[in-house]
Amino acid sequence: MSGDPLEHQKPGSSNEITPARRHRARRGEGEQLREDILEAAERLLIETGDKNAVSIRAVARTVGVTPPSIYLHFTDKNELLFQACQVHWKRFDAHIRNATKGIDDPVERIAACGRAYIEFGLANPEHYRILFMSKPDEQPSHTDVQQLLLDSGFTRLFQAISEAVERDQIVGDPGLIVFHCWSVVHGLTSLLISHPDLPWPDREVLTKHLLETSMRGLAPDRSSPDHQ
Amino acid sequence: MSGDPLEHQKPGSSNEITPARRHRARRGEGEQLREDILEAAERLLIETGDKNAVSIRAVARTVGVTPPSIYLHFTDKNELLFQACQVHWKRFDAHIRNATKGIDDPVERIAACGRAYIEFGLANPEHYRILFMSKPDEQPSHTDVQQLLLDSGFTRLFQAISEAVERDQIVGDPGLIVFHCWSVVHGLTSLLISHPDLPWPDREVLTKHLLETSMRGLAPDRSSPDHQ
DNA sequence: TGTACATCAGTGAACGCGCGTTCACTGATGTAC
DNA sequence: TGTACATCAGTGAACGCGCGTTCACTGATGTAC
Repeated sequence: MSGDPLEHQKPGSSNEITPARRHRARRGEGEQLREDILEAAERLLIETGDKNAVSIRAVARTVGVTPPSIYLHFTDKNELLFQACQVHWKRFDAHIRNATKGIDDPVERIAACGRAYIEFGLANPEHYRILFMSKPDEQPSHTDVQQLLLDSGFTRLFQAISEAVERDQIVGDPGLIVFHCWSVVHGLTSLLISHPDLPWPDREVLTKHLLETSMRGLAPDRSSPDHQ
Repeated sequence: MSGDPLEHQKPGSSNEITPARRHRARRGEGEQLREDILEAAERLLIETGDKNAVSIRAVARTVGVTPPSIYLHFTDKNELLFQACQVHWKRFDAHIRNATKGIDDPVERIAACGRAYIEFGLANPEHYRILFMSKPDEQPSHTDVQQLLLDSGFTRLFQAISEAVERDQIVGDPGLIVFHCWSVVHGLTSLLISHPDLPWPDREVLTKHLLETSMRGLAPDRSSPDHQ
């Protein structure tokens, strides 16, 4: 608050995150701040684990800049949050792509997709909360979020399912099954995030059970005459 | 804000909910306010659909009383919210008990449980959010919430599953299966609540598919020699 | 090489808001004598 | 039946907080002449 750049950080202020010591950007390098703001939003999210902690003022504090500076790069708070979300979507998508890469068997690919999904969600619970558990009206720019959702791992999953159906490895309408599968993995992920202290069975064992049993339910009836 | 009791409600104040015209309780009838406060919290939750709208001040406004009056009956905001939650738990439990009452076949009871669960969640999305989708540290009195959870429909589900396993209608560890089943119904419910505008398949069809396929996955292997 | 000037990258102070909570109080109502 | 008094059911004003956003500004830096 004092103009003296050498003054130390005020001690109080509870939730304070290491404040940056910032030098004014040189001319033409103003865009650097934009990156720093997004990175700060990310840090706040992870370190406090609280979406409400990501306020304009807190982000500014973290970057080491005054609140009005944020408005040089984002029109308002919603836009800032949305931009921050986009970063996560890309990571989420990349993680799933990575986990399914090179798997030819579509059923195995579906399972790998599920495992990667749960893994990523539990590793980044706050991000997961924002992406999948927020209220519709807290999701900035409704349609954009939908687009992101449908563009990413969802599509990859849908393709694997369609392929598995074509090969008669599973039966049913892919348009139904994709929402079914999503429900299953989302259910486990989000319950573990919201109620971590319940007497859960071993996480690995439960995940395995969930995925295997689900695929079993989707498999063709082995006792039916046209099988085998 | 004016002391004149005949003054009309101020027009502005955006989210205002019909304010009560309250008469001071007679001596010995002070407990009535407690009920009214809980009811007001309920109304705010439902009518605004926003948990943050349930502030001490908003509740007081709705009841038609000043904020300090709340403290005559609840020690702080957390306690108020928790008490309000308890009301919902009872309803949730009653709904499930009602839906499964008189069903002898345990597998059918499990499915009925699932249907009732999804039904109740979607009919009371804000309550569902609080009960099952809040952050652990926003759940007032951690252990109490856990207790409520385990006391209610969860136990009913567990019993049905154990019974089905004993009768060889489904296979596996009931302690695993109960979390599996919960994940499945919670997944669908919470996704529909968080992302209502996605291109969802017909809700009835999807629910049916989800429940039937899940039970199918849990059923004994029909091609195995010790069956039939 | 020197200087006026435009532009860029921010700052500092303030706005009005709603929040949870505390404090000293008030006024109606029932009760003891 | 009358009156002093304790108690109950609240009120009114204030505390300090953090928030999003706006506004007029400043000072360093590059550029045109």
